[in-house]
Amino acid sequence: MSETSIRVRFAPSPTGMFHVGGARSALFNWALAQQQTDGRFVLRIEDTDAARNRPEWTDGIVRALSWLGISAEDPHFEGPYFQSAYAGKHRETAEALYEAGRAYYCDCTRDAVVERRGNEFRGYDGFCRDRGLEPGPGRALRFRVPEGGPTVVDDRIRGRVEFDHAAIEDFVIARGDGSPLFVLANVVDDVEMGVNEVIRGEEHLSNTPKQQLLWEALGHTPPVWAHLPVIVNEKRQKLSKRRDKVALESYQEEGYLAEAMVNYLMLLGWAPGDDREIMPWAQMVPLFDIAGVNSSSAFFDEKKLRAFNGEYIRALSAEEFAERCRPWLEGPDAPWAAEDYDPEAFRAIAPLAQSRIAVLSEIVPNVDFLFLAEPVFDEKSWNKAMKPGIGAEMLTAAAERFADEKQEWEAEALKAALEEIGTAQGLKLGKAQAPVRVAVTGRTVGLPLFESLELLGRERTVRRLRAALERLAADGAGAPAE
RNA sequence: GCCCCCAUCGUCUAGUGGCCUAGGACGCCGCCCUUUCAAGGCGGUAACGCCGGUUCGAAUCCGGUUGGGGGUACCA
Repeated sequence: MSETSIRVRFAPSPTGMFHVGGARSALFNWALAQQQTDGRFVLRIEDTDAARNRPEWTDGIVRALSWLGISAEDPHFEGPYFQSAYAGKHRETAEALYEAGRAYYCDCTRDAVVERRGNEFRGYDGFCRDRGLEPGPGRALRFRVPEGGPTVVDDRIRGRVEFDHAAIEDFVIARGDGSPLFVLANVVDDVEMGVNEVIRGEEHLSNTPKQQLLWEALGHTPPVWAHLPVIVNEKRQKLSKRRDKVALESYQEEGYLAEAMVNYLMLLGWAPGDDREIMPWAQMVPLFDIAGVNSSSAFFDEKKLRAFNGEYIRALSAEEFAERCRPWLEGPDAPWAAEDYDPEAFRAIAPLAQSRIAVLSEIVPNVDFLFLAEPVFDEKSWNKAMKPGIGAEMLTAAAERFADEKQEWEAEALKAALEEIGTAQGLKLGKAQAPVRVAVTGRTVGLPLFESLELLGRERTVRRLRAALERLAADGAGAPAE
């Protein structure tokens, strides 16, 4: 058996988005290439449209793949190649097909075809098949689909798929201006690059017989095909850039780890066989089997992705976790001033946050109270915690106790102190800590309180307790007592 | 309309004629742990679309049906 030479193609896009479906295709291809010592993963940028030819768009593709672990650092990676560089070969091939009688020129407009066919468009009618038109401006080149028999596509995921030639119109392979179409350029490039395996989305299944016909007309053996089921949204429709969150970059920005994304994507349509799901890439590669991929469409379930991401985050070492959080803490989007950020304090509190966040960006609301001059008050939290008879009483007692230099400033001691204050008010610790938590961090939920206070320090803690008390007094002045 | 694909818990899947009283994971619910929230532990909820065959036996094979989806460009 020959070595796998698979090709992955991406069209550059002005939005710069890299679709998660494309990511999954790339990953499946990558796994297959890595399975074999000389397996090639050929990246081709399909930029035939002059309008699509912008280097920065290509960078986005390369960067996205690289994030997933697919890059030239690995010897299986080849490219990127640019389709536009092969335009000459495409035209040559188109002409050769015409010379050989496998294609003919056609000057029909779509309207003319529709008119001939009575009402609506149902494919080209073969009007120019035998008119013997010479090449000329405005004349498209159509492939002459053989009359008899079906073309059988042997798909590694779906098995035999038959397409009757009667149902395949004589498709255009070069435009009136001579420029080649995707269907032709693709085949020519694949022949040129020695591609013998093509794994792509199901949306390409219907033009596969056309491409296979082209391969044969060119005197080559078609590659082995595999058409992946589409990835769908909750409404079971193909993920669309307009409606759905499909950009790999947006997941990256939210703080999904590449490892988790890769793991999740690999499991969309495929399973290792045992009951394991969380599995590093290196272990998946030898197990991956394209024939074992499910043929039905798969829903992209962000909830499950989140769960995977949480697992991966928790598996990180403390140092690694802190390191991975840096972009959200030290980047331009951090809500505090750079000089107020204290990496030392973050390192101390990070382990407490690690099991509490599922995506990295969530680190910010968990630790912002440490770096902001004032906590960000969540109104609901405030109203819930500052109930009459609890709020002011707890805050007053805590402020007084904490301000006392005799109060040891250490988590355990602070806990004991607050517990004592709570008991005096007839409150369990769970209730007693709430007003303090909200006064200091702004929210009812968050990191363990006493460690947080220890890190915040006596001065800032007491100041916040008093500030909350003042606000309470101001709010309560006009409010009816219950 | 025409061509093609698909069909197991809400979701991702295991399952390739008996091991299935259908397994795992996410989600959801409950309990435990607990300073809030997580994490963790324990338990629970929930599926073979339908109708016919084939067979001693069908989630697994065949036909039909219904329902989804993809494609139908001088786009890629």
